[in-house]
Amino acid sequence: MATRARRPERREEPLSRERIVEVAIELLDTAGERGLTFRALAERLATGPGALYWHIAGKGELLDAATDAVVAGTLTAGPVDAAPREATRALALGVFDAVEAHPWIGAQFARAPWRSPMLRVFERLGRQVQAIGVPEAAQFTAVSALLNYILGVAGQNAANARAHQERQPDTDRAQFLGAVSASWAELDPDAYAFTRNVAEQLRDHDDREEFLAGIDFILTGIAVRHGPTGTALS
Amino acid sequence: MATRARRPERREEPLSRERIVEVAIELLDTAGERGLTFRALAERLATGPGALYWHIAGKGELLDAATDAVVAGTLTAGPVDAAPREATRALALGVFDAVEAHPWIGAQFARAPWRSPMLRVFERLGRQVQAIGVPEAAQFTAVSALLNYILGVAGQNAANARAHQERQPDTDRAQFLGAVSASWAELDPDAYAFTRNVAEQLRDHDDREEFLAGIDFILTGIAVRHGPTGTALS
DNA sequence: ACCTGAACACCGTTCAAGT
DNA sequence: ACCTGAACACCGTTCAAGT
Repeated sequence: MATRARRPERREEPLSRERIVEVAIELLDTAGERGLTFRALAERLATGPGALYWHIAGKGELLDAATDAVVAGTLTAGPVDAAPREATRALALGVFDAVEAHPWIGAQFARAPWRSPMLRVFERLGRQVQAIGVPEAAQFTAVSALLNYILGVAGQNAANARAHQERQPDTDRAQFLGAVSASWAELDPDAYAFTRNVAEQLRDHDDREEFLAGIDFILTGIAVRHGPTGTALS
Repeated sequence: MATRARRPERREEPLSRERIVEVAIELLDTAGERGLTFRALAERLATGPGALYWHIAGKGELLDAATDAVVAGTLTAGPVDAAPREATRALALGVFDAVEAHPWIGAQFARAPWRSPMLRVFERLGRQVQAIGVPEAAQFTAVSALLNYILGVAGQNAANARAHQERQPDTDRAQFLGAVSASWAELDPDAYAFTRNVAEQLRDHDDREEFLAGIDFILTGIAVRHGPTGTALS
């Protein structure tokens, strides 16, 4: 029941692919994935839905372009001369933070295979893995592991953000986690003994730290299997 | 342009939640996520769309129930008395194979947070992590890393299956990978030096082995950080 | 070349009416 | 209690007609 009170401002600049993508991102950020429709987009751009198709092939391409714009924007930053392990962490955190700021890119990321936004991250990760000294034959495997993990977390965070938004929009994050934690504590003690046991850890956990711990597990595993000796615990 | 020639068979058994979910799974497997509509479902069940709402709250619940039925079915199998590391690999492979057989659960998995299907996997992973000897305070982190990685691969495989199905349905997997690999080889040499470099590795890689390698990285990382001494390379 | 907006072919969901 | 199917409120997309 969101109010539709936003009036179509008079258009001073001409319609363009860039402008459409820009407004699409605004719409996705404020109204969520379900809020992005060609009609809403057209209204904000003071035109009809058909006009958009002159610049963009369809909704899929629009989502791709919006995701790519956000991801490209976040990957420009980052420490340039850090040690490869630190640089990998920074890179991964950049994606993590982008998903937190724009939950919809998490879902889109997980949905589109080998498309432009993902390739950007793949390339950056690859350079760090090379710098770590992973032999060439194992580089694809190492980068895939890192990327798949990052995508998994991204998708999960997006899903959580959506659930939080749709089901308990007036609670804060701590309350939301508390509710999930409480529901775990009520699970069947035989079938879900472990889950009940860690319900408290869920309540107190820090998403970012948890995410980085996973990155460290993978980097450590890569180092043990493929790195120069002595780097496993670095 | 799929033919709709399937006639509604006379219904001998009464409508039930189980029957609806069963037909929904058939529809998802044969026609993909876009093929699951309440109208198509009602036609196959020889009724009207409204009837389904007596048994299922809506489309979200239907997708949840379908995913849960498939996941629950695959988790029953698996070696009972294997070493924890082997059991974890078997468990992970079970999810991997389920996603390969039913690509749509990959997307659904990644979309639904902390719902029943995911909790089943979480619990199973948790028991293995306990058996490995990870201290209690680190168990949630360890299981989260494994689960997020599995979800990432699942989502990615689902996305790839959909892209393969929608864009080159008459090519086999090797041809599809070859096409992606070839497109990588044409990327800008400066911006995508690494990606170009591993294009050949993409062409020849084995999804299952790649997946297991990632599981091993994480398990190794967990062992190095939290396991009893000497288990890192086991 | 670019825009307009009505129209088309769908959706998920509801609900009065039936049995 | 359970089913029916027309109707409602939307979608993405197309396209004849305009400028």
